[in-house]
Amino acid sequence: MEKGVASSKGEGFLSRMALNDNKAGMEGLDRDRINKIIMESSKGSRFYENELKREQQVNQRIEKMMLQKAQITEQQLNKAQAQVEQMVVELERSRDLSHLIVHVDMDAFYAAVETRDCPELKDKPMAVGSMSMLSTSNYHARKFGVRAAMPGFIAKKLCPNLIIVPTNFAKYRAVSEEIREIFADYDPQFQPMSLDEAYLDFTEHLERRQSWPESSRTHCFRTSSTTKGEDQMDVSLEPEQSDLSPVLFEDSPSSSPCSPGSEADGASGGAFEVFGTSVEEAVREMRFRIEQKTTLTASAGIAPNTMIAKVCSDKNKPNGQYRLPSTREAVMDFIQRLPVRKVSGIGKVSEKMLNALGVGSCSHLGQQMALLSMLFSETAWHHLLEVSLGLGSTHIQRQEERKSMSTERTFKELSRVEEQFSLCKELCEDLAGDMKKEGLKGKTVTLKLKNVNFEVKSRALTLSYGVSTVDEIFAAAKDLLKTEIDNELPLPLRLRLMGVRISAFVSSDDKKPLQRSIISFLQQGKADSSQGMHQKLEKEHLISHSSQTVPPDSLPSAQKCQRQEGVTWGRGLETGEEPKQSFFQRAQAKRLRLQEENASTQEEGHGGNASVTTFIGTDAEEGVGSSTKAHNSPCTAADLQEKDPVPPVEASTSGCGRTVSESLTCPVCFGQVETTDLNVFNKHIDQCLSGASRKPNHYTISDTESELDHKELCQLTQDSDDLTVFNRHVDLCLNQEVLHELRGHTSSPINPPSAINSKAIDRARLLSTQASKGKTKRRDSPSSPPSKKAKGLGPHTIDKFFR
DNA sequence: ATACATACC
DNA sequence: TACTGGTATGTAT
Repeated sequence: MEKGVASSKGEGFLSRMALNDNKAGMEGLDRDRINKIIMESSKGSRFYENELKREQQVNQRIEKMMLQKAQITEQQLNKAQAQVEQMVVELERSRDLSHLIVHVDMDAFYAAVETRDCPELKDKPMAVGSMSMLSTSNYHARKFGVRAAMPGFIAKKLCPNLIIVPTNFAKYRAVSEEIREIFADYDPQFQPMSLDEAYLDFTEHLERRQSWPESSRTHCFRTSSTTKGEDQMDVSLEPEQSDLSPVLFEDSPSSSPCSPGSEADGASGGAFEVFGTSVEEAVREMRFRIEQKTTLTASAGIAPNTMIAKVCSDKNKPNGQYRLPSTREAVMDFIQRLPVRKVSGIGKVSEKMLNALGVGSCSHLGQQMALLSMLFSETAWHHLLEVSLGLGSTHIQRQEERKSMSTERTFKELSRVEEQFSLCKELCEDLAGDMKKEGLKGKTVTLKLKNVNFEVKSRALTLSYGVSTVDEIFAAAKDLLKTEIDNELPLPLRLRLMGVRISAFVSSDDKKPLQRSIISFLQQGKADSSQGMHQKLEKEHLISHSSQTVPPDSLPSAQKCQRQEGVTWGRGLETGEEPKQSFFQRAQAKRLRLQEENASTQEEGHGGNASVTTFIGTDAEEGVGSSTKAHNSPCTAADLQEKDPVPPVEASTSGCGRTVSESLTCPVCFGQVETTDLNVFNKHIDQCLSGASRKPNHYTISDTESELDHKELCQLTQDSDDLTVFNRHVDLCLNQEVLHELRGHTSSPINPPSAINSKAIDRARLLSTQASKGKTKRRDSPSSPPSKKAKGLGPHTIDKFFR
């Protein structure tokens, strides 16, 4: 039976489950004993069975790959080799050693924070998380094999004295902000990867640093207090000049000089320390300041690109740093011995596949490139090639726009339909709340399900318009859920996790003026006098898009750089970060201020991002495995079923994709439609559109009394002395595509009113075309050639070469 | 576009 | 008492 792929590593058991001693703090421990315990704790569980299954899938992939490999001819290989070599030449040409990239990483972050705040823990093995899952562990615990992403109950078996402290994200976030303030002093554009980690480009700082007087490179030891520190923030507010002026933390003499950095160098009892002008010194200074400010230590890697810097920061892990000189020799030499698994982007599976091909280190990578280029996808082998040459991103860029937002929850088995629906609703509520915070709308709703056997499934639905409200999201999600439930009948879905995600955001680019205008237009309450209405229309007329008239939350204004400073979990040691809110704005705002030449001492809440500072809230809602209890949501299955007999997704949603007050303004007849039911509203619009010119007169609008005369309104509009107002009206009547959007793609063709000049029609057409083609995806600018993207080795690519 | 897998923190 | 949550990306269909 099964054999073959056992490969070099071939332990009998799951490589998926075995201890990952890849990282710092794990050297020289009893691997076998630990693995035995891990296995014994897991064997027979549903989780284990699923892991087994997945491992076999991977093995099959590998076997397939080996088959492909066996069929490769010498000739093909030679050809591939030539191609690779050509590529190498190009990549070499693009090699850029001129940047000093730094990767900073706090040591056992969460654990360190908890220990700082509870010194009792100092000498004990401890971890942060819960019995179900750990985010990180301290170095003491690591000696027992306790590590991040390990369930607490197994950790307890490995280390019975282990103390497990619950996570407190609010605290980590606060500390994170503190260190980010320091980061910003060295690179205002730094890129945070999580609460405790960031990439910085030190190049510019170093140039400036050369001319700095010693006083600017002098930093004091703190006295002792742990909890202060919020006071001297202002230092970093100063631009240029005093920018990094010696942060004389406390002028009071230190009565108890807290232990100086363990970095041997001249850090003894003095009240301050002078740092040199080299990168090493600058980075050491940064780490020093971090420690002084937070009592926590960080490690750093210095290298010509991010890929290597990342590896380097791990090299002297607790409280250390490592610099790789910016020469090709140093880089190549460093790379040679590097195990592929150390490279960010190469995980368990990729490692295993590479190992199966005899590739364990990056030197092998280089030697086998021709082969790899035939067995892996283009993106995958390109990435591998770059890795093998020691290439990586050489310029740090700020956070890009987010691409999705999701919420998921794990719980004890949930099999009852009503509970499943109400849970779904809850998730949608959460998600809608998050979407609102960032003013986002997305077109694709994805439902994620994991059954009690850990099998994961996702079902998606893409709408023709962006959604963001609970009702809209839930309309789609419950539909997806219902389908899955029905599919499984008569058996119930036995769920252990459910999640809802929104993606395919409608970007600000996509929101064409016309659409925006309509949206804002639709939102005007009937309070608007027609006078005011005209003014508004005037203001936002087509070309001029005064966003002023658009309700703030309809624009994805603060869309960037928010949230998503991921959590740290998993492969790394410390890991885990907080999902929900964006706590990053303040730092961001500050960074922006820093960059502004004319640092006018404005007050806080100004300019772009600053205003977002308001939210937050949340006290860690219990990360892991919390919600095992029943949900008292008011939403019952019966509710759900009854609520809308109409096709659920299109029902109760609309193009303007948001909850509207109580009355909507018809874009055709300008009448107020007093309803929140968008179906009703849509119907009204349909009527206006199809019958407008023929049967003028009275439209009984929806459920309430409101009646309006279309002709009258048109007249009113025409009477306006502003022609654009009239044009606008015509446009609205004509713009089929936009209205189509608005109605959620159920519209029927429009009969354009007869008496309309053709120019107007053309213009309307043009506009609608523009509106719909705004979908240009802007991929990354092809700037720095070795981009950090393109990770992951697709296995199946194998097929593509031979078939 | 959808589904699934891999990866990172 | 039993193995997370959030995001991005790649691959296949």
